[in-house]
Amino acid sequence: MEEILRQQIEKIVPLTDDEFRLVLSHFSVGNYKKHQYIVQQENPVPYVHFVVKGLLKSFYIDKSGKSYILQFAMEDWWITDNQGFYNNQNATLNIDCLEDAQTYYITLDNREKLCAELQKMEFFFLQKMTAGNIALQNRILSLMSKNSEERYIQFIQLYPDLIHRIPKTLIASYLGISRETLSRLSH
Amino acid sequence: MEEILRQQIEKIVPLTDDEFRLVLSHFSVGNYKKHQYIVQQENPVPYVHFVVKGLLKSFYIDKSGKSYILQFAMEDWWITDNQGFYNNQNATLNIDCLEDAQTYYITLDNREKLCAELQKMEFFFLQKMTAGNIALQNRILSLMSKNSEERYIQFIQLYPDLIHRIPKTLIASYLGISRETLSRLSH
DNA sequence: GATAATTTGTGACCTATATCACATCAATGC
DNA sequence: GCATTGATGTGATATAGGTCACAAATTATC
Repeated sequence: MEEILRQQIEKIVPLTDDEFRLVLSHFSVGNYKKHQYIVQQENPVPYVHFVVKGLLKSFYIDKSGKSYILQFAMEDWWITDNQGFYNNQNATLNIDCLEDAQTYYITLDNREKLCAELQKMEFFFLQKMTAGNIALQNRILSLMSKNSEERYIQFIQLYPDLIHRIPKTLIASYLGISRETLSRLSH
Repeated sequence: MEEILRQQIEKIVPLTDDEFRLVLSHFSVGNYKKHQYIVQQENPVPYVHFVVKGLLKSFYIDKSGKSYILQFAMEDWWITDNQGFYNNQNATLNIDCLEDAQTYYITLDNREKLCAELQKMEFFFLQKMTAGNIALQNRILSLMSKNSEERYIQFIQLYPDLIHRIPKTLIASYLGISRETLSRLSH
């Protein structure tokens, strides 16, 4: 399990065994059941999670009760409510498990300590955040410039693994279309 | 002019005069005319720009020729094509000036050198990137959960300064709606 | 200051997608 | 193994917003 985290980091910065032990010592391990919430709207957001097993989603619920999926996270992905976590605010998002899951999670304090002790980790987080930015910008352009079918096709190309693990209903919610419309596309 | 950059950085990390001189030595100054392109689709993206004067926009043009505005940038904002700049790829976006503009710009190499020489600048860039992520996620949720009118009202609240500097046509393009629809909302 | 270019408003019409309503089928929990 | 809950498909209908077309008003440019 640790290996997934190590490989994820080493894709960007090489680590000695000692360094990786140091990294690991700042994380904790969490086990969660399908349907379990790990972040809830209006509550604090103490951790970022690195998923080593399972599948989660983050989503926003508007006043009328409709929900919109911001992100899925499976093995080798990071997930949290950024706004809550980085600004020490209460969550505007929910995160729950679509499958039983295991994560390595870290507090903001520990992340800062880790970066202070091991400079290259700050570079790692910066690289990750940058890649995240690029992905989000592309998603915005996709929402603005593509129709439902094009967005669905793009989703399949980007995340072929997810298609078989996630009900269409949720994919629709991620793409910003109704489940009926997605159903009518599906062939 | 330098002061704008210094204040921008010092909102996040304090700097001595010497440190700021070091920072500044890694930037160059650019002056651009209204309508001038500083990044063009299919071309390299050598710089990130920090705007000290004027107003720019970044936008994507799809195959059918329609254009979609990803970002405006006025004084105290950063702008580039992230994908091109950070991955050393050719631009997928265009950036041009809506008004005569002046920027401090920096290459990726210089940014990395600067971070190596002055650790706290890496923290600064990480904070900026994080704030950017949060803003982008909110924009995605806004595109998915709000209708045209709600998005327009939100834009006015978020960027009251921009309303008077930017034609409605362009605001429509930023919001992902047609200029006619925005016109019909406007009162 | 005249000419050109851009921006804005508005009508008529069209279409992609949402919504509502059922029916079926699959999965999950006790 | 039965009962509940969730997933999917599909028809009928409604609607927000797009597109096209033109005119008026405003702003740039030489």
